Amino acid sequence: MTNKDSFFENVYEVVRKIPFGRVTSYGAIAEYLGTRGSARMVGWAMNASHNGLLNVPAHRVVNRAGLLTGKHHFGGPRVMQQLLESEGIKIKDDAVVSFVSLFWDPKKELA
DNA sequence: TTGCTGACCGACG
DNA sequence: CCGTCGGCCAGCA
Repeated sequence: MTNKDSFFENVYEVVRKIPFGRVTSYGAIAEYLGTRGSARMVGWAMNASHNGLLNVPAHRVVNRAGLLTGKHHFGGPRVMQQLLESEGIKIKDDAVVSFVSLFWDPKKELA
């Protein structure tokens, strides 16, 4: 909020606020930002988060179906799953188990 | 500058 | 059930 009000910074900010052991979806973040249609940009922002200096737990962000769609972008298809499992989140068939229960809605929790 | 692409989502046929 | 299309924004050739 101080600097760089770019879309990316906005996304990072929300993603960083995701509690431990929780997950959210691209669409939810986009919707929270007021750009429901730009869910793609959320994923794109995650791609930029690869810069290395950002504390963005992108592994907590999955698609609407709870599928680990971006697992390949973590440097390996297993990294994302392992990270989630290390937080107590169970993964089955590349999907988050009890996704609905673990789902963290920014526009609901942050509102 | 134009145009394509991208870790999505929802709607339509 | 499955394929296709539109929409949104930003980065890159």
